[in-house]
Amino acid sequence: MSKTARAYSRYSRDAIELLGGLIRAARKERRQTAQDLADRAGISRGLLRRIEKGDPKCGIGTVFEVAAIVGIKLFEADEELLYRHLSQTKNKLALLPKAVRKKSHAVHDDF
Amino acid sequence: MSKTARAYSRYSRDAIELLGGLIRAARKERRQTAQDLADRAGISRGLLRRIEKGDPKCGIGTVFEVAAIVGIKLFEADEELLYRHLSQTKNKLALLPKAVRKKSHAVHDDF
DNA sequence: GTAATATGGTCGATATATCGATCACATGAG
DNA sequence: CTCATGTGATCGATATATCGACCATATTAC
Repeated sequence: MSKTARAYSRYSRDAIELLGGLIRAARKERRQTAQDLADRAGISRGLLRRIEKGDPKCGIGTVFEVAAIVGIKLFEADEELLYRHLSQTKNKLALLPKAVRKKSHAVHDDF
Repeated sequence: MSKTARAYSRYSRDAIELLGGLIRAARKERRQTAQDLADRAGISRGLLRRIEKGDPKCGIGTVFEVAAIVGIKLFEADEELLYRHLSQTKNKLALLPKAVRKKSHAVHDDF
């Protein structure tokens, strides 16, 4: 009985499940065996199974890695775009305040 | 001495780092404190820091959850699209072979 | 059909992620 | 300037993810 089994929003759960499903579909289209893909990713078959099933407790690094191996790009189809976006984000962060101070009350959520 | 520190491709590392940066930027734009966001996500401030930094060893569930909280949608801007995509993927999986076998002869992969 | 093998699942052992407390420092509000 | 506070960082304790071996079943090639 741990305190709380962590709760995830429906959106997160579905997004992860979708990603897992895409991976599985991509793997099968490539006629690749679970063991083979797991080996390439440097993980166990059991872990790959959890990833394809959409288990939220898998490391994001392994999930992204497996996705990349079967050709699923999360952000951009084109790597150059990703890199550009990455540096843009870094620039943006440089401009934003380094520390955020409390407003008197709750955050005004959004537009 | 563990065997191998797991290796990640450049693409995966950058994609994760980008996601972390986006989260951090979004949080600051909302003028939200790290502690506050961590509380909302039900995680520690330390873990949030790792997420924003792009540490590949964070649970994909927590990362997606935090992203969702600050308004970053991974797949679709619209949730309905996500759900549709999800069921499409499930259908597709139903059609694909349930087990993948190796061909005995050389594969013509290609064209 | 039969034989080969891919998959789904479980279980202990072990590695590792996560927490909570704590500190020093930077930063922004007044 | 001054002071409250947000941030970066470390550390030991604990929870948990991951592995590897194994079994039963399903599925495909022949």
